[in-house]
Amino acid sequence: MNTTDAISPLLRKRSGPLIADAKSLVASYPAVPITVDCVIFGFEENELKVLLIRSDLQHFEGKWSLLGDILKETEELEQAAYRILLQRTGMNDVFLEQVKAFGSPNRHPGGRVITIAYCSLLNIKHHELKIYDNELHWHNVKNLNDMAFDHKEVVDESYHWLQKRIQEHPLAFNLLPEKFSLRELQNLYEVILGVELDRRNFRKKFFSMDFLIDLDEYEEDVPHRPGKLYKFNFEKYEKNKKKWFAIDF
Amino acid sequence: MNTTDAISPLLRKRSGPLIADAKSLVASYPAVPITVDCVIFGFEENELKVLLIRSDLQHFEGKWSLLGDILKETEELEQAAYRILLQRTGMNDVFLEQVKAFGSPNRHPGGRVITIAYCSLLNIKHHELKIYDNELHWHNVKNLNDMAFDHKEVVDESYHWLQKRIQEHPLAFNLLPEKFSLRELQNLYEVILGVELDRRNFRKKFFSMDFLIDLDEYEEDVPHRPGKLYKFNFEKYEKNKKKWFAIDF
DNA sequence: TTAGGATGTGTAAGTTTTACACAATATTAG
DNA sequence: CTAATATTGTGTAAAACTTACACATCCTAA
Repeated sequence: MNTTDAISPLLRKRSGPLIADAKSLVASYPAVPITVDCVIFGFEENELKVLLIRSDLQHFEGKWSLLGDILKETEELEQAAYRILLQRTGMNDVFLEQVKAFGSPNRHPGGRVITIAYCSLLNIKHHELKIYDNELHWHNVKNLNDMAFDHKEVVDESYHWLQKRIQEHPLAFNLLPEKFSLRELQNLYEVILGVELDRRNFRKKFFSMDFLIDLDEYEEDVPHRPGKLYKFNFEKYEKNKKKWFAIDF
Repeated sequence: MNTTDAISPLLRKRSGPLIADAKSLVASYPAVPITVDCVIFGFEENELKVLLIRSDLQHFEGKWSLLGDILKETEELEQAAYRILLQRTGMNDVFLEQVKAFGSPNRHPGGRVITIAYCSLLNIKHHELKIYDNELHWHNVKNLNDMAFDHKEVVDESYHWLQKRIQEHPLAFNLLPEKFSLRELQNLYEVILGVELDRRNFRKKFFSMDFLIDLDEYEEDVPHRPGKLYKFNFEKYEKNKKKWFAIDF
């Protein structure tokens, strides 16, 4: 095979002089609609949930879909993700990170649309939904099936991303009230990682990391011996960030 | 703020009936040209390099840029990455993985272009470049500055991605000849991770992982005592993949 | 023959991880 | 008010892993 022959015409131009008119060049490129989808994981009553709406395409009638929208012309990708979340849910105090782009040519029934997935993790109780359009609701991650588009795949990859992420960054603290018990913290790791952890070892680990502030207060209204309450020491964490490259249960 | 008012017109449609004509919907979306850029890291003579070409835009005259091209209409993202690599370099036996999408509105001087970066790691000696258009060459990762577009940022993020990746997957074996010495393997980890490792501990670690096959052969033509040669046991690795979730030096 | 340079190897100390059980404290039901 | 139940809080020993470290071996080249 003569590989030189295969070079794209767009790139071939280089054999001539440099391209002066970048604008015309870009204008000549084929273009694809871009959406940004938000995969918002939430924790409530010991279950990991994800925020979904009902698809508005007849083609996917009745199926669930992620919160997404078209990227605006002059918008940063990340900015679009925050906008979408705000518009759909009313939330504005959530930290989003890019997971990856999904671009199979046939993932959208209306023609090619590439989507870029952003992910977050939050405490459902502390982030009240203010908008319920399109049946917006929290859906248990375990019971997902048959979503619209390739959204099942997007959720699965995001979940996997999250599991790794939570072992390197104290994302989990976003999920808890400011004051929390160690049991709550442990539940959270168990649910997200899908494993059971030893209580004593879990405590040992977190105390040794030294990011918990003992509040000398106790849970109330629990039907058993109340646990001690702690809060997360964000300042200390920021200073010692480097060490956090592995939680490893 | 009345957040309901802020919902995008495209999404508002849902308050009516389901959308039957997905094609018209997608056709009505604004679209953005998409490129795929390949960040190909190569290892040679104890240095980590990255494959670059000279930018063909006057706007970036003289600056280096990644190997990229426009995404074709019906092409998978990943497929585009493989195509670009083949067309630019003649290589076809390289494993590529997506790093992330870069989409700042002004990253391209000709208008908005979103790029999706794919990354790989290979052995320069074993992947001869067959095409040298646009001054294609291997560039030391340490001496990068002032690249075209946001390609410096793309390379930096890809490098960071690679450093994490190599600790979880035996990517590094792609960089070595089929038969390699432990010194070669160690150099490679040292260069990519940017640290010095203890020879005895390094050996212990790799032997304990049990993915090296002792070939009972020795290096030749080295100006010192020759080291033993090994090869990587890919089958065994595939079977025990799960355990590989941390190399951790 | 020797000097130089890189390979190959073991062990002890320190650290981290794992497994495991019982007393203390609150609530609830009787 | 007592007993039953549920959950918190705590320590230790064994095992696994990580780290630091030095010397004899083997080959080349002078």
